[in-house]
Amino acid sequence: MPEKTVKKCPECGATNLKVNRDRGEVACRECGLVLEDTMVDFEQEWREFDAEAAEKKRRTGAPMSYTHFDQGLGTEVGTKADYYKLGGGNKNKFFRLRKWQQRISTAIERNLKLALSELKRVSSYLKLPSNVEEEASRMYTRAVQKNLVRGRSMESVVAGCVYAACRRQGVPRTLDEIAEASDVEKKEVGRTYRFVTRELDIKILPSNPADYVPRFASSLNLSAETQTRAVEIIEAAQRAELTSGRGPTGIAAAALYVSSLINGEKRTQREVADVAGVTEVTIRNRYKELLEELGLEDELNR
DNA sequence: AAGACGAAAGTGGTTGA
DNA sequence: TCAACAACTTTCGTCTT
Repeated sequence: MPEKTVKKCPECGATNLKVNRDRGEVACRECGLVLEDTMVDFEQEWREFDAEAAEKKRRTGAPMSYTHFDQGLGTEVGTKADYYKLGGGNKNKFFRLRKWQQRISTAIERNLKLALSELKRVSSYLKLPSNVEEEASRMYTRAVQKNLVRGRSMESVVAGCVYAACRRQGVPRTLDEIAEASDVEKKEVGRTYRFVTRELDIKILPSNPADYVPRFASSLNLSAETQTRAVEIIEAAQRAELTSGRGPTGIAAAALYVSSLINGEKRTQREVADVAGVTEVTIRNRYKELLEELGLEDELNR
């Protein structure tokens, strides 16, 4: 096993890292960021001489995943068969443990089961990549463990987790889209999103307008060149400090609008506004700033 | 007639006393 | 807890193509 050199989480600075050999990952215990997921151990560090040893040492099974309520690793306190192996004194203990197990199951796990299927529904509706779904599931699991769902609807917490996971994975969806997919009010999604990220101490970088470009562009049937141009415009705008404090969707929309004009694939302000979920007015304001500050007028008059 | 433009008032959320 | 505030929206009248 090669020594790992990573000692600190680049995301939150925590040194509290967890090596998970079964999944080949090094993950941060604080924020769940996976630092290293290509760690592969080709060696077999044990040998099996007989069936019993093999049983103990083999560690393969169904893949572990946070999208299952128990991470795919079910554990049950045994049933009748085990019961007969126990001596008298242990019988009470046995029942006590079973009872506990059932209580825990009914409370946390049932909630998780339900919530994670809701989460699956939402993320497939939004066609989210699996890494986002994974991360959202992980967040939700932590939220349940910290009792954050109490007093909030399960759906809204799921929605908040999905939104946060999207942001963290650089595939942002707008609050509107999440709200529509999860049937939770936009306001509520935003509120639980802020609550959950604060309570779980999850750091979210301000979303980059450029992350929205590919999706908006494809909704508008814009060419790859126009897309690239839009991203360049956004980068220039960021250098000119035109982006801070502004809604990222508005910036992305305006950049796309300008680049569609430059590349002769004109879309109306209304069309762009609709897919970006902003108004024409916002596009106009951003658009005006872009032209003034970046000197793009020359390119338009050609 | 449709699209672009801009002024003005309204909305929801953040911030700082 | 409240008021000030910035960003964004809604609405609407006017100009341009």
